[in-house]
Amino acid sequence: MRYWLMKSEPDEASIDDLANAPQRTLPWTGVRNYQARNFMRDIMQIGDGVLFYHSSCPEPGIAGLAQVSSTPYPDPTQFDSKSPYYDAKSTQESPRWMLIDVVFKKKCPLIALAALREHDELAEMRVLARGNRLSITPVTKAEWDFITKRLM
DNA sequence: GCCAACGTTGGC
DNA sequence: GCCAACGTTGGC
Repeated sequence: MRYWLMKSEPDEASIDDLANAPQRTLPWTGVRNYQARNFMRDIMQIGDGVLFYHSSCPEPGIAGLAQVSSTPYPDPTQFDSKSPYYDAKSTQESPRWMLIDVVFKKKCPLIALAALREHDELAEMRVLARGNRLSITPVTKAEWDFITKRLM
């Protein structure tokens, strides 16, 4: 059982979109970074905890909790020539991009990025590291416990 | 809109 | 394999 922080632009998929999706589940489409893909393909498992983070928006921060709810499978958007995530170099036989599904757990009052930075307990969080751009980052159990028990 | 940071591309 | 150029991310 591991813990993760996953960034989503709320314009594309917000915590409310996840809560209102069929089965409260969405496929995590559009990741086009190998390190993030490898997390989904190789390490993430059903039941892993997810901090759902809103990025590139007026109020960036943690907006709720979710869980990994599928094993890895090919991201369908890579085969869709009309999708912004289309990848002409990927094939059905050997898909380049894999994803997992995420299921809604709960929404919380936004824990702003600035608020996260105020806590020494979270100083080592990957998402807070200078220059971090990775859209999926591992979260330690201590960080998870602090955020879910003390900040929610 | 700016810009720092980082990943990817492609010429050599 | 190096590395400069370029594109993207994402907070501010």
